[in-house]
Amino acid sequence: MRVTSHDVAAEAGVSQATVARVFSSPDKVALATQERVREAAARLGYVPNAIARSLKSQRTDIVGAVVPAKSEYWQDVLTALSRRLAEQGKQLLLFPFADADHVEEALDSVEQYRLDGLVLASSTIRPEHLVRMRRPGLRVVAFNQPAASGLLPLVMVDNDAGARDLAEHVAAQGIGTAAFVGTVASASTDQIRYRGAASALADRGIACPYVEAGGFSYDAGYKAAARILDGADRPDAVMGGSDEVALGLIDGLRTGGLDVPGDVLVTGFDGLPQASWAGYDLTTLVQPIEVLVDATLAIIFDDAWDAAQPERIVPGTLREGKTTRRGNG
Amino acid sequence: MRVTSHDVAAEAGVSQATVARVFSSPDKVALATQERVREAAARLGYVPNAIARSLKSQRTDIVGAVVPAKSEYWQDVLTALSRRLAEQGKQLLLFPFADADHVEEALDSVEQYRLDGLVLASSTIRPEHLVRMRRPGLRVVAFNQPAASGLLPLVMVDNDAGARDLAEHVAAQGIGTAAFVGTVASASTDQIRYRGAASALADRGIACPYVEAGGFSYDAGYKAAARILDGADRPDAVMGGSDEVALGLIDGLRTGGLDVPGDVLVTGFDGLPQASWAGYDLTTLVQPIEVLVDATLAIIFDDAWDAAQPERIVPGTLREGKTTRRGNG
DNA sequence: GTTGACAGTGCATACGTAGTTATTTAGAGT
DNA sequence: ACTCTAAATAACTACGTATGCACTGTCAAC
Repeated sequence: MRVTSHDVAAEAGVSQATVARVFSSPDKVALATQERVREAAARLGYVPNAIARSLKSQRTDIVGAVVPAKSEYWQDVLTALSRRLAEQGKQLLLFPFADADHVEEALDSVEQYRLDGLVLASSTIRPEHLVRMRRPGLRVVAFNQPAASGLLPLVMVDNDAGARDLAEHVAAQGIGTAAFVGTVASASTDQIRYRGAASALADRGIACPYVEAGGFSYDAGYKAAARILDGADRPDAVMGGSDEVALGLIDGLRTGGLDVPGDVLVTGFDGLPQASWAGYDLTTLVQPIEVLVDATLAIIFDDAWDAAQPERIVPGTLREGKTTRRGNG
Repeated sequence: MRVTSHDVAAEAGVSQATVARVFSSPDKVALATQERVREAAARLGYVPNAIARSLKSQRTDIVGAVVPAKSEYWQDVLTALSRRLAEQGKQLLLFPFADADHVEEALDSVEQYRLDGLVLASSTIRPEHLVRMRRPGLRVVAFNQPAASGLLPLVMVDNDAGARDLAEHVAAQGIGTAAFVGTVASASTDQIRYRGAASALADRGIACPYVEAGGFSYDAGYKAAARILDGADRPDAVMGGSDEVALGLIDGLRTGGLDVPGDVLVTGFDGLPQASWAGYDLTTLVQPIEVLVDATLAIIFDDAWDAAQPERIVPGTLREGKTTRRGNG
């Protein structure tokens, strides 16, 4: 029932090969012939079959992305990624996973499709999974995942410098004590961000204990706020390991009767749209998502792809919101 | 270089056909043979080629989704959709579009891939685009898109009943005046929600003018708040056309010096995670996304798919937050 | 007028699998 | 021992396209 290039060829009075060329390398076909073929195609409603093309050409024009199912941050990344890909006539195949346990299943699926490239996101993918993806013919790039360093090509924001910037900004507000509320302690981003912040604060004589929220979500942050409130000495500033956690923190602290930023300063990390919402106006480190995505695709589609493992570390930008603006100087 | 079923067949001492059967219909192969084939496959690192399978079987095991690139609501839908698909061993191919103008390009791409099904989301897809997607072999379902009624199989939340529920709830709080801040007036969901709310309020003698935010975003809502504040008579309640707009409204009203819910009640529509955040705690109509997604997939994978155009309208649930809870009864 | 270069096109084939048909094998019944 | 049936496997082909190779014709150069 389906219209194939053969049908079009018959209709236009040319060979199937010519029809194929019209749609894939038009410069090799005489203009008059092209015209005739396109007309015939339009008349029959012919649409090239991407599946067959992929089988023959060994290119799918599809890039896969393995990402956590629930996370505000990754949504923005996916949006940017898919837009860029669409501009190049490529598509995005999604492999979301709910738990870390399901990563494996997602990777199983990945292998079946002969993807042109694969973006491995989420800091919860374990190194053994990462290495497994290093197979000939598949171009994998780790995205914002410090743990992949040395194992895979890697693109990430400068977590260390970003955390330091935030810490220095907070310190400049004249605080005496601080705390860092991380997401999940085993996440490599978390560790780097904490170390960066703690080290910058230590340089100024400010101690910064680590508190684990136990998740990447708003809820985790909200609950962590209670632990801050219950603690013996309340910090003057709380640095969130991510924006989502920080937003939860803010609401948790406010629910506990504290004023943000009056009583406690709060910072985040990522630069989510929600962080800019007037209700929060969070001071955070904005990740240049477009730049990160472009760098990722540049690596994937680099003609000179090889075993070399480029690492692109891109600086973020400090966004100063009112959550670190003290009432009076 | 790549390992094919032929290689595995040679290694295991069977025919290629047997190898294929081991991976697609194992019940037709003797257990001992299966064992041998699987071992050979593992030894060689064989992974079935989904592209070739698709070409032969005329099934891709891929479902496409055409969605707006930027929208909090669709993120949740995509998450639910991809999870359900993954459970069935199927994948989700994403066709996001930035502007309504780019819908066409997305649809062009869709046609090339012989998808098992297609979910058309977004109320901004125009009817002519909808109809274009009705082609033999492609199972399209419109998702939350009233305008598709009669044109395509359709799954949506009961916008009318939901809007009425919200309106009645608000009216029960004893308000005198109200306003509805829609998203984009031409969106079919917007129209139905407004008519439902206005009609329910009219039954109780409450007028409800329509205000267009001009977008689906937080920003659109935030800006629309200014128009409410500038208006001659300030309404006692503002009903947002979506949660995202409602959240912007809340912050906009609060920035303008009003107390929510003290001075103005606010409602949303959708049931976003953010609506439950403590800082907002928005009264809204929660869409049963899992149910909607299940219904959508049920239609797509129904053995008895035909020209019949089933319509599934699923009721939502009123979530009562503090944005409609008056300080003192 | 011969040659060479080259654009344009057709022919044939291969990509890796699934399903159809044909063939072999094993098992059971008498 | 023989046939009959069912199960298991092999042989083969088609899915729809891209591309190397061969072929034709046009045109410029000498």
